[in-house]
Amino acid sequence: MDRKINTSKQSLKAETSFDAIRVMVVDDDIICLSIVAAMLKTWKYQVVSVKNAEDALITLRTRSNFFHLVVTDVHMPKMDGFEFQKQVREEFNLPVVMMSADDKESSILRGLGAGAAFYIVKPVKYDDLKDLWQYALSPRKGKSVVIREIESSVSVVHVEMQNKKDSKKKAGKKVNEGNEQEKSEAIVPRKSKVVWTTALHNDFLEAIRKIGLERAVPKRILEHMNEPGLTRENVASHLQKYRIFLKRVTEASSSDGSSIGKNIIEKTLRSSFATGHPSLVINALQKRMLGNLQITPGLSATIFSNQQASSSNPIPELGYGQSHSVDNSAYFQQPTFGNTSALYQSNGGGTNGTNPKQMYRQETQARSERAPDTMSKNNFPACGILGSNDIHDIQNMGSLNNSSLTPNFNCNYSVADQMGFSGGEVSNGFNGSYDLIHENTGNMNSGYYSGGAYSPAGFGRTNQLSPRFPNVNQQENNPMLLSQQNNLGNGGDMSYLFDHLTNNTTPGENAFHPQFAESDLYEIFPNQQKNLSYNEVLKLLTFLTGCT
DNA sequence: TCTGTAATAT
DNA sequence: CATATTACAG
Repeated sequence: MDRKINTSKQSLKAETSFDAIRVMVVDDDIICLSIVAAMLKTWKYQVVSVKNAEDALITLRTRSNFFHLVVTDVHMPKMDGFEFQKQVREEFNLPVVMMSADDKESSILRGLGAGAAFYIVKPVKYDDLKDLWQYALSPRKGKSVVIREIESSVSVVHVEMQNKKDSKKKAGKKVNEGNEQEKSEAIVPRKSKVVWTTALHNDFLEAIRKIGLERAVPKRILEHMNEPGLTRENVASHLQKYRIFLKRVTEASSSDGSSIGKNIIEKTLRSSFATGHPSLVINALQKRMLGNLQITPGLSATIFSNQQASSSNPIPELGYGQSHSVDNSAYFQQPTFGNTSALYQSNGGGTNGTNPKQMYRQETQARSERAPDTMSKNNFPACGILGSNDIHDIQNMGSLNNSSLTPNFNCNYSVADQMGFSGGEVSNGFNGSYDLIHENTGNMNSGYYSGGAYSPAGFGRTNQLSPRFPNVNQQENNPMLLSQQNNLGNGGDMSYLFDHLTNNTTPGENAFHPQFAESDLYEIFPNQQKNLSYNEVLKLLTFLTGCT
């Protein structure tokens, strides 16, 4: 189907070793996992095997820019391939190849329709994997892929947009663009679209936190973000969006409990800024329950604390998901790996680049090499660990009301929260042991991670995260996540919470309880006896969305 | 030159 | 349609 043989590609590939292509294989069936991994290895891919989707996500978060492609089984116990694929796409924008014994056309179409780059019917045949690199690298339709090596065997993929869309109806203005484009087919830039992945957005927020919201202007944010290839315009755009988001939340908060308010909240929650990050909700709830939140009833106060970046410095945060409809791999772009970068304005910021976040571009621009500066950043850029007392400061969002708005709520959050980074208690679903089959040896390597310490085979140990809510529980046995308990299907955690909220038409007292069972709360907050009232939840959501 | 905002484009 | 890019005024 999708495998049009492109000879030029083939030859290119032949010259290019796959060892630069890092593939994650996910399958609950160890046998299958081993086999596929072995096959891939034979094809010279770099392979990391993971036994289940949950651990796979953990690993991806740990090494967000490490993998080029994910290959996953469809039928898996907890999180199936579809859900996993969706998550991977939204969070990492990585192409996902699905494998399944299910050869029904409907299933295949579902997989591809859901955004899978390719669908392999099991049993996986050796040759099936040979050309996997194409999916790893190419955003398929209408684009050509050029692989070029760069020092240190890191291959960089250059994706050139060849699709000259025939006509733009009303576009009229720019005449000379076409010329430019044709002229400089090789390297030169076309405007590419930055995809604000979770990771990138986290950096954005982290930058704002460091700078302080009032001072957070595009240029400064950009400098702090230290992202190769990112332009001030990109940041400005994102900032604009972010402010609008905050504004919405403010509005929502002012219409406390009314149906209108709920609508706004709904909209806000569904915006990409608040999409799909489980622990986000949980954490907020935790905070709330722990009494950390100080939300004034009228929501007239607050903002971020702009304190030192102590380990517990909170930051406003939001779950940030992708959006955009996706037609399979067409949507996936090659991340800028390693020390590549494409930076127009290299002026202000120092170089960086060892660890580009997941920033994808629709098309690649010229990429120059960049001196990797010390591994100043790791993969958990914004992991301010929240203690239980981080929420305090109230300050004005000066720059925010530059126009009209004066958001006011407590914003305290760690970016990491939403990522499930927070370690044990929050990322419960991810906690546990994992097994990796290291591709080189074929051996199983087992490990254990908890509380954020995680050292997958094949990588060095990654960051250590201290527990976020020390007083909640540090035990090994973490409480079940609400989301788990309730088997949130495709709706996602946000929708879960949201549904509970919106289904509740009685703003009064404890109307919220029925939807939000006490037992649930106890699970999350073993030490809490309190329940959330509807209004509290509203405020919480306000906080949540505003800060997260 | 930069920022914030609105208009466009995808 | 949501979001990214571009244009533009201050």
